[in-house]
Amino acid sequence: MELFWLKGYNSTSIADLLSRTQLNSGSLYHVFPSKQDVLIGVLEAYRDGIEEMLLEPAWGQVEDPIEKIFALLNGYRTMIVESDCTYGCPIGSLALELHEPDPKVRDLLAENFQNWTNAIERCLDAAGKRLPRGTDKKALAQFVLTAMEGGVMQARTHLDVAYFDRAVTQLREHFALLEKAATAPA
Amino acid sequence: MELFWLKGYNSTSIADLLSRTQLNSGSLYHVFPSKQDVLIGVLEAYRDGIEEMLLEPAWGQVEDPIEKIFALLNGYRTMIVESDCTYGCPIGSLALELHEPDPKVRDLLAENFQNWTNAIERCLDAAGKRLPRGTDKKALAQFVLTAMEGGVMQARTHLDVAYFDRAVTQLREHFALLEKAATAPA
DNA sequence: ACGGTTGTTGATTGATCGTTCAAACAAGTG
DNA sequence: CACTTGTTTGAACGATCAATCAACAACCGT
Repeated sequence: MELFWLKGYNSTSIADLLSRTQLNSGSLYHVFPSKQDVLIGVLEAYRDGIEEMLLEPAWGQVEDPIEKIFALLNGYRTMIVESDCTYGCPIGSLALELHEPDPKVRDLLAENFQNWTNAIERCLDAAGKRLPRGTDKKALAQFVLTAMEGGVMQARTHLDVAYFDRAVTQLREHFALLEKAATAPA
Repeated sequence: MELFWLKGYNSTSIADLLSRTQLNSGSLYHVFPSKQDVLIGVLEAYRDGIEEMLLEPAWGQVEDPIEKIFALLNGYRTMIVESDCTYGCPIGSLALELHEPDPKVRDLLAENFQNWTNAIERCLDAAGKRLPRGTDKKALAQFVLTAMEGGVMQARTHLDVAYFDRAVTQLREHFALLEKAATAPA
């Protein structure tokens, strides 16, 4: 039921959902009081399923904490390619699409982002002394999300993964500089 | 006529446009064959007006090419604050909102991004030797856009400019590292 | 067998959307 | 003044949307 939000967004009609789910309008409205509650349900499922749905698949055998970050980004790359550059992070798309979101919806979007950056931050913590002392790991984790979302956006607009790849390359460069700065501090 | 796309997005109804512009449906359709052509008109105006509308206001007295970049980002910051974190780059919002855009529309979005990154790239060129030799300036310019769009997205989702500020801070850190690497090469 | 609860059905509703068009109007031209 | 040309008007249309609801089926304990 969650996957339908990937291809379409909030403007996917109820009728679309019905045909996809083989349901009738009445049944759907028996479970969800309104269309927005469907969205809330999906966002909650996303929030609670990030570990199994997103992180574990991407991190299969990767051990190095910093490589985990780029393995996750590579997972997005795969989705971009497989969707012919149509893919957009569902959370990011919704965040920009809904201009006056219900507080509950906005909170859920924020929670989804938070979970994501928290996962990155854990990687950064695990990287320990490879990063310079005093590094703001929370800010850096958010910066990774920033790079991902911006890269996805540009790749989709130009219909060219290379835009995403360049964003990742730049981020790698940033990490390389950080790691170098960590070894040669003063 | 262009400003209406800032507060609303593509899902602003024709009726909204009519009441805002004091026009009648007939008059509008006399000028624009369809709603999409209105969008195209706005995107073209954006594309052609980036210099006067965006760059010049932000760059008033700033001379330093790298500071120009951050002056531009600070312009976005102002808009975020003034709109109570409701602001979203119109191009970015549209890029993620339109899932199956008309080729013409998509091209215009891409052109708008291109103009923006080209302007940044000119700053990077002007920065000359302050950046390490061999720096991919095109990729770096796109990375600045990436940071901006991602920062805007997160600020809006969390309703907190601090998320944008942190993205900018991280980008500054990146530039600082690059400048340091430029002076101490081998 | 039966009343009660729960879940399902799909036609229907009213609102809103983008778009159209015949008629009215304005402005020139000879 | 008549006539042509171009613009404006706003009611109306069909499509589609989210949401409703009376009727109906399936299951339960008793």
